[in-house]
Amino acid sequence: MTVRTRFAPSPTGYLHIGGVRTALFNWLLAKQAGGQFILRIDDTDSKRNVAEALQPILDGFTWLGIDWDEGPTKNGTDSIGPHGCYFQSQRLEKYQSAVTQLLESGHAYRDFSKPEEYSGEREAAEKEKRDFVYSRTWMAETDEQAAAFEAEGRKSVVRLKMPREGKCEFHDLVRGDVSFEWAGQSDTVIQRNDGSCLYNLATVVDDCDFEITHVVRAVEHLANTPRQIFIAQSLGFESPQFAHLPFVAEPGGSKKLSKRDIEKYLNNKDFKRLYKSGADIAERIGIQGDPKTFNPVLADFYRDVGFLPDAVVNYLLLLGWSLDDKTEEFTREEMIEHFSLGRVVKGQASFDSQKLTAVQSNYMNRLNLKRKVKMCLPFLQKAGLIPTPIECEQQAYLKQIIEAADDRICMAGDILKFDTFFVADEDLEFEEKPFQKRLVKPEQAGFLLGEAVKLFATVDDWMADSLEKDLKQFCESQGVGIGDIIHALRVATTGKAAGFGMFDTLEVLGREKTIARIGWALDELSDRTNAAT
RNA sequence: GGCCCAUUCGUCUAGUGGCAGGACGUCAGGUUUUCAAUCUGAAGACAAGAGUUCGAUUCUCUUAUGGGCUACCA
Repeated sequence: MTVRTRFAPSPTGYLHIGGVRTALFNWLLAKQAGGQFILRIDDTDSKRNVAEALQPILDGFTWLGIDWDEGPTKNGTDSIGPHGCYFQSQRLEKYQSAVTQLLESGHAYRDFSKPEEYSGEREAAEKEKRDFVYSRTWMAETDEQAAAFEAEGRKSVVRLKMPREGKCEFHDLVRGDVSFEWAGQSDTVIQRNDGSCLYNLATVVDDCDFEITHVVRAVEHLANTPRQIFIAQSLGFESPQFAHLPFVAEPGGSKKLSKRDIEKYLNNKDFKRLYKSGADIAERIGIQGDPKTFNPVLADFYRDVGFLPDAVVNYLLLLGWSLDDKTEEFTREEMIEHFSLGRVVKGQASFDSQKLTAVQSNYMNRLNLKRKVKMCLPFLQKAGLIPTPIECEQQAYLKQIIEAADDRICMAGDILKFDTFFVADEDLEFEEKPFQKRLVKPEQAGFLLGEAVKLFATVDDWMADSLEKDLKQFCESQGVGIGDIIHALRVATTGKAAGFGMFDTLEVLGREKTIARIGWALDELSDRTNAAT
């Protein structure tokens, strides 16, 4: 049997990180078995522009390397695959004929209750603390009954006529044997008065039609499973195997991670930090950083700030699944080889941005220089710090910077922290506090920098190693510690208090820029001291 | 309210009828020109109660807590 799994997003305009994990598990299961992973678009309820709202989702999966064998085309305007159309909105006849079949076989009925009548019964049951079972007072099973209700001006929906005896038992690939009393299952509406069909019906019809063998989805659907099994049985379909995954919980909490509560998550220190570093990058490259549309709950966020898709996927794999007591890192091939539903945990797993960042950092550090450069370059170009296309000379310069920055670049957008290397010497801005602390306050800073310029002008070899030697010698001759000059030098040449190694910095900048920048810094310094006196 | 599900360090997890292991994070110390990084070390968990048992984190029951469904949402 070919394994066929599916993920069924609604076109909402964004790809939720919890959804990505569900899709990933489906994808892994299919890949492992040499089967197919299908994308089905649940757009029955959609009033918005589907193509537009679908695109970010398709782009997200494409970026993550979670490819689908059947489903919409990459631009979302058409379908590709042997089952025709993978958009629910265009499969309405299929649902209609299923409804007709269920009505004819007596597994569903037309219900003429008014909404308040139905909910009245439910509330009464709740008040009496008993299980709610619909009285079926307004059920019409014959045309005469229906006509009589219609004469009263009532409108009908189609409800499932659920069994009221026995149990629904099924085996869940994650949770083991599960059982529900049939009597506890309400007569779910499957078709509205306007003819549109509802989720429970549509999903069963589609899963059968697309020959889905494994339905892997979040646990909130566990309680829907009995009615879906009932629909499948009534229609004469074989039910797929079910696997219900624990949901991804909010940072530091146990509630389901939701896009809506983003404001609340921003109270979480770690989540906020990740958002903040992302938003800083976004601002520099002209992306709207509004937390409503740009935040770490959405897959886009990670692409936009320069995460590696492999890192995101690796982190998500470990959220609710593990291979053993040690293995943390998996290539795609290893994931596909080792994944199993049996090792999915049952409890919810909360989203931890620190761990995700740590995984990303490891992946980034292992990247070779060439790939790092390739990842970082677009950020500098979008920020207007490097022209497109890049000149050869600048390519080499960038390479040097990234090499010197070493593991200080966690996400590719972090390269913007080193923007100081890309501005013209005369435009270099000195951060106020460090300038005060390292240049204004220490009395000899100006003098030492002036002497250093003389030194720099004459050294033979402009390489980090020899610069270090030269500068240490210089300090000795001046009778000062290296710390006395290095801080001032850093602020003078980069404008900032922190950066990568001082001698690497000098080497990267080169003699000319180093001397020029110190010159500008000394100018600034004397301006201030003059103003003060 | 009813039904169903879950619960191991702060977080993600491993594991077993007999010493609870790893990762991220945290803390302390070393190294260091800043920031990182790195090295060494430390702290840190079986939700509670009862039962079965020589022995229970592990099996059973009860409670608590969290969550889901109970929609003319998906």
